[in-house]
Amino acid sequence: MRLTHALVPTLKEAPADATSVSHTLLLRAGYIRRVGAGIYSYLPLGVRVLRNVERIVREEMDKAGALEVLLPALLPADYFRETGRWHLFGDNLLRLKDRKGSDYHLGPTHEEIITDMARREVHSYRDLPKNLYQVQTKFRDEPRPRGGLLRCREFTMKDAYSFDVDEERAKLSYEKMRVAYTRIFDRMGLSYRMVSADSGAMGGSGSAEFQVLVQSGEDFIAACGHCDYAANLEVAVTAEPPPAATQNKDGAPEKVHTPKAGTIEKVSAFLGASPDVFLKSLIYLAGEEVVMAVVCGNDEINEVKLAKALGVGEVVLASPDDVWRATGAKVGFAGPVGFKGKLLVDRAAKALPLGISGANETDYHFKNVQPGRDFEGEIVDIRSVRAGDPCPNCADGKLEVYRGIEAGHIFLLGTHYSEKMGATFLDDSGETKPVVMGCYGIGVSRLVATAVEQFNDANGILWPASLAPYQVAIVQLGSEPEVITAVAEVEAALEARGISVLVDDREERPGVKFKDADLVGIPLRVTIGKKSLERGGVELKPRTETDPKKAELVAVEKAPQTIADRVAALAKSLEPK
RNA sequence: CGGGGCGUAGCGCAGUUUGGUAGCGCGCACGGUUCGGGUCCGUGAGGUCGGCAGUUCGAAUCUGCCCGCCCCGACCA
Repeated sequence: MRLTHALVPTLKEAPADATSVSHTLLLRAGYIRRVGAGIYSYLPLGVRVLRNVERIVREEMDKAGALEVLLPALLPADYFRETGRWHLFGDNLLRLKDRKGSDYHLGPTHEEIITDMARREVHSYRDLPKNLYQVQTKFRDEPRPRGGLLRCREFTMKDAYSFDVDEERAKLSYEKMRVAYTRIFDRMGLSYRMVSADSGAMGGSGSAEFQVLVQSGEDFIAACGHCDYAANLEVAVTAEPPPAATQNKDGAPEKVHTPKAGTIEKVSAFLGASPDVFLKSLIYLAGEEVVMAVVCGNDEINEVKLAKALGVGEVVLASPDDVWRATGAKVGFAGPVGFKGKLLVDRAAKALPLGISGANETDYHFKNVQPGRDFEGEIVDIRSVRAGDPCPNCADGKLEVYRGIEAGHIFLLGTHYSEKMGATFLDDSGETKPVVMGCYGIGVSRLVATAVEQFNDANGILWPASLAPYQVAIVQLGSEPEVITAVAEVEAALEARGISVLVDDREERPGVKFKDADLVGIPLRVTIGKKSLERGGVELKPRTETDPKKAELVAVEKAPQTIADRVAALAKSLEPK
């Protein structure tokens, strides 16, 4: 492809609304353009990268025995009504009405529709197992789209659904997908971890996220540096803390006046005490019930864990009014001593010998508060793990905390959908049973942005070879006949070998061409100009090499083979183990 | 949905406080110049100042309503 015939509108300046690296670079390098909030068009380069992601995903899904289908994006409301998700999804569902006033929506995910396919077409254990997948545009009315392609309202997703005769076989299907997913992420060269995650409202028996490790990620994950333990911070746990060092049987809490000191920071400064001896006490609403959750002053309450400990779907931090009603004090002076409602105490806070807490009286705190002596509560794990915490899985490991972007998620669903929708089969003894399901998602368009988040430098994108829109970029410098001839020769020879080439044949100054080549990020750059030819050929430089002097000089006649070898080597480096 | 900010040429911005009929840089077109890391000079095209209504002799500027976008938070099978 010649740049003079292509559409690669690069920008010197980033549009003001771009914040994330991938958003900025994909806009500047001419891959995408914004159409609305969370809605993007793909320019020719963007489509080529998207197709590369799709190709890798399809190849690995096919290899794993999954069958590609295509379900509609426009859906009648009936299916989601069957499972209750017409209401559960709330405002995230993009709803519409047809001319007759019937309810429709655009599909945010397709468990119902695929389960409908299963109940129509699968009747016998002989039809199982099956794994059906699709690559399709999904729609979610995100309350806050952000980060360009990272969180969109319209996006491309690969979703797969497995159907098995029982839990045990379903786990085999799940395991196959796990392997396929590792191959997919390996082939894109991404650094990622598979982490255990909150299965949320899906109610499944297991789930794992594939988190790409980048500093700009929205998610936090904790991973052991010693073993393979890794979990989303929402569910990450640490080893049991040692029991309390001293048990001071005597003494009693001592009330101290702490005027206007409603934060741990202020009280600790006021009393000259370290925050880690504080009993941080927060009031939550779990449905109708008011509860107090107590953790160490340095710890953060993990609301997912708290909700689980309480057996509710979610907890909400109480309003100042609720806090006043529950404790009789302003926010900042709540404490477990004398609290009459339900009390949950983190096991690390329980281990504190003597702590400082609010006195449930505005402007007062208690010193010398001892868990177990001065208050009783349910002992639970409700704190978020921190970097340096001991690994729950191995003796020597310490947990590190990373940021990640969720690029894939696999679930064991069980019979949640099949039972609600009557997707059953007859087993080998003639008994009717619900099919056991799993579902497996990959954010295809999100991966385009995620790859840029991981592979970029100050000058632009550095695509992994498997995703690059073209395999080779030829920068033509000057328009002397011998230059034009050499460019055409190399271009034709590479294309004859099946290598995709983008030739910058514009009448631009060299600096402009080099800048754009770096921005666009094609992994191999071939520079051909009068000077290179005088020196004996063409210059070959990987995008990862930032020093132009380190380019390799190759004779024109040898260039196609040498370049083809380099392309092959780059591809090989991304082969999964 | 709560809090904050923004909307002026394709992009980045100034002008709004104090009302007088719109400007800069990049990009684009043309001419010249330059030519291995975003040359330099000149000429030119390009704007319903987000929309509607109002105040006024006169509105990008003041008032009201609406729309859109971004950020923080809540939310995110």
